[in-house]
Amino acid sequence: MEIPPVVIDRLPLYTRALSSLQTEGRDVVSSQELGTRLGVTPAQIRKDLSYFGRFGKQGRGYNVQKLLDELHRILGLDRQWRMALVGVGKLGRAILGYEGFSPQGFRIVEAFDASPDRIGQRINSLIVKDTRDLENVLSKAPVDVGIVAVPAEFAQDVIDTLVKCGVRGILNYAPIAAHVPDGVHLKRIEPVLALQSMTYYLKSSPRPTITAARG
Amino acid sequence: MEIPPVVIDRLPLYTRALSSLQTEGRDVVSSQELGTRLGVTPAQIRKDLSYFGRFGKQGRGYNVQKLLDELHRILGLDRQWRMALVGVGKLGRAILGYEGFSPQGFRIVEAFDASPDRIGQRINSLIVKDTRDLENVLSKAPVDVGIVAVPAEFAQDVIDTLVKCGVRGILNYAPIAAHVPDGVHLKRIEPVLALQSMTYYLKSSPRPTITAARG
DNA sequence: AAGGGTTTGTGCTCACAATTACAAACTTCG
DNA sequence: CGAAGTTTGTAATTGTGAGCACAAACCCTT
Repeated sequence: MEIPPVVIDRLPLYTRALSSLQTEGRDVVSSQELGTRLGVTPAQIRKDLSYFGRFGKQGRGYNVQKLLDELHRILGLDRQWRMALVGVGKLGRAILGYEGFSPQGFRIVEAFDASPDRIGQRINSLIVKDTRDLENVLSKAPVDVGIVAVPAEFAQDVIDTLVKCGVRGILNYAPIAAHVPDGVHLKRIEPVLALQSMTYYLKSSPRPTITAARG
Repeated sequence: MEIPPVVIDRLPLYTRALSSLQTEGRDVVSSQELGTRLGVTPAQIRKDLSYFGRFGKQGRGYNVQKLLDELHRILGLDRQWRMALVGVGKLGRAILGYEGFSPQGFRIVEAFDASPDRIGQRINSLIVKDTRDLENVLSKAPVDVGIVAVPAEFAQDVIDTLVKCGVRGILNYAPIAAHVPDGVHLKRIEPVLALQSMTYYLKSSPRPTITAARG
């Protein structure tokens, strides 16, 4: 059976809400409550989960711990994921410094750049290596995911190289519509695109004058 | 007529491809070529554009400049957009330093934080102001978009405040499912969510051993 | 143990988006 | 100018995902 990608995209949201509930010490949660928290209809949650099995109990709901474990297993979050960063300019450095990856099992284990004055530098306990050595390095110590943070004009080349190295997951921060072969999964992170579609809705109604700072 | 949000989300992609074509000196482009570049079917492009008017010419295609202008107008990209950043920790600083916003007409004009040792600091020619003064500051100089880069536990509060200040577009970097009233547009930027859904596809087929670095 | 109250899992329906397909309009070339 | 070749815009079709609604299963109280 083929599971719709939109469903897969929602599962991480569920895991996050479940983690919160777990921290709060909750044992059980209903699709109703989960839905309210996430802004999703309860039916959608139940349907999404039903693609993978029957995890709930009628009259009671879902066991938080059990469902969390199941989702981790389903998504493959029950292991560590090795990542390589390409491009350690401003953006790349920020990504290296980002503390949100490792708690979720994602580790940046290599950093590459093409600029001579960056190669050899140490950033966050990683030595920046030459992009031209990408194939060599990754053949000895493969990674699961490549993070692309190079200027737009080099991005497709870098992606091609990563693919050639067997990397099958790519997180692309460069503002291009990259092409990858079947079987390689690419996600783009582009704040600007998000803004540019948001303005469509903002432009119509004018910026309101603040009535007062009351309260 | 109500235009599907997915259509709106694709328009910025089109503008970007058209900008490239313009730089390359191209006068005219067909939906065919545009589609190949973007990985979208030509029919989809034509249909998307048809929601807004008839911009092409049979037997010829679209005038690059004209279509670009139209899309800019449609999306509201023919003006400047003022943004306020809340949270100048590691992530916030990276956002402030990001150079991809201003070329597209998005300017961060205010920065806020709640931490006393950050308030008053100057970062990139902006003085960090106290989050508690948010309402005051924005009532005098309103912004169009709020960027939220505070820890998860404070994010909803910050978003509520922004909404109260009349901000109707929010870019949320915090890992929470935020709630906003109707009429307020929220987009989340979350690399981790992207990774967590990608792993679903990566986990099945094993990490291939690199055959060789041939080529 | 029995009944009232919950909540799941899922068949069904509906809505909507993607694709197909084609007439109409334009270009180009002989 | 006419015919062959492009390409658009859209009507019609197909495909797909979201929501509804309900039977079945479970909990809890008395």
